[in-house]
Amino acid sequence: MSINVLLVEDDIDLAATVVDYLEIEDINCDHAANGVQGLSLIELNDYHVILLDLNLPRLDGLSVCQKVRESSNDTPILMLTARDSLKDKIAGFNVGTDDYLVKPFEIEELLIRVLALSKRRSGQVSTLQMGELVLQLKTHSATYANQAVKLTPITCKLLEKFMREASKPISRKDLIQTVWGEEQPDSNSLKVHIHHLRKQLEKVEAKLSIETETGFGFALREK
Amino acid sequence: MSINVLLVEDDIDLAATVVDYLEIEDINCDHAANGVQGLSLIELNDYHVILLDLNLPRLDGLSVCQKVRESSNDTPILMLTARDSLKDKIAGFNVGTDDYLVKPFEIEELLIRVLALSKRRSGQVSTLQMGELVLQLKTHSATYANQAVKLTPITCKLLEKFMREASKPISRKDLIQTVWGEEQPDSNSLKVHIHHLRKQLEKVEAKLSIETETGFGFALREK
DNA sequence: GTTCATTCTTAACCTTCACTTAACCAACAA
DNA sequence: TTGTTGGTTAAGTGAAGGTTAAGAATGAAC
Repeated sequence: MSINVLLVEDDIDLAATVVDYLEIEDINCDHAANGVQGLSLIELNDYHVILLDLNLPRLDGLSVCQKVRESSNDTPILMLTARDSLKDKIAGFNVGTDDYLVKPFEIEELLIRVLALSKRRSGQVSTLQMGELVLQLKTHSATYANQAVKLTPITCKLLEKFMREASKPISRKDLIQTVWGEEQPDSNSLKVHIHHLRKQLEKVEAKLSIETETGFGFALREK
Repeated sequence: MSINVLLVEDDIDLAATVVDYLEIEDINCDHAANGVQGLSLIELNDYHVILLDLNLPRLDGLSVCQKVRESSNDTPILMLTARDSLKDKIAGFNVGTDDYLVKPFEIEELLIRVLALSKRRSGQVSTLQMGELVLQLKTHSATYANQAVKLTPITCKLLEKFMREASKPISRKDLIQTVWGEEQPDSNSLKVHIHHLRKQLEKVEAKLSIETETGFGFALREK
């Protein structure tokens, strides 16, 4: 299976060079010339790696990256930047960049980074399964024994975390971290969402339930 | 919680510089001067990131990396290399490197890469073991011969202390200190919790028991 | 812009559970 | 006997967790 990447870059000449070079290496490379177009392509397709210029018309790279992560898409992102300041790089990593490259870069350099990043998430699965419960990551939808399980963005993130840790207890702190990241709500939001998720599992009479580990957190287990 | 990294590097001057700089940033940095020593430290401790020189006495960086991955340890590894050839880098990524840096590098550069890699770190498991009893620290859960042992926050702390001291007697004072810290309860709480923990060990018919050292404290021992 | 639906946060209230406490036993030594 | 040390049990309390509903925020449809 060949690698599929997206390049978001407004310099048309540079873009053409990159696209051509990657094609030679049997890497398919789509191209978007601005941030907005980039985002819609990312929503539409499933890329292995996203190459993102920092300075973009319409929507800058950092914002694009932020929006991608907000939609709980964890495709590896390689930031391309003309600047070389520590501040920019740290800002990049804070919004969820995986790596960066300072322009002008050697095209071979780009190649190995793309190869490395595409491998990193190669263990990526688009569906998670536990008994009869199936979570489709791409479409944010879940089914139990072929009945739909209704998920909101937050309950979906929770369910994903639970299924990735399969039966293991997860601390409240971890759960809050995976749902909200840094900006955490002040109050008892988590327990409300856990409650919603439990309700949905009950509704389909799932043989799975979210058990409480008092004083620690929760675990999704077979009954 | 501060970051804990290991630097495997034979150039003592460089090593000292790196260690000092990282300490300033509140990152604890252990140092090994050759590959063999590096490997044993990796086995012994739980690092967030490993910084690995490519040219090392006794066992080169690539081999160290390979061995680490073979022992299914997925700590992020940052390769430090004097060479800049595409071949070396690809070789690095093939044996499981996560990133690399070409010498001479800016120390700030190293810092942001360490920060980025430490974030990426996947759920490392730290477990304590004694006979068939296994305590999973991250999930606050224990099993004996694969049966779950039910733990409350306090019995979990007690069990952790007992297993860390493996068979050694621990004074009441020590136990109370590890569970409650400064604000200690007035009464006989400790013996109640010890009792609960004993009950749980009995329930799974563990070949371990908490023995009383009269006038001193307790010890967890094989029967 | 307004309206509507959906989702998230917040807060109030209720329930459950772990922890503390204290009382009572058992073993043993003085 | 009595005092000391440790073990067992159970009740009460407070904190942690569960439930519900109202209102704020968001975003799509018009």
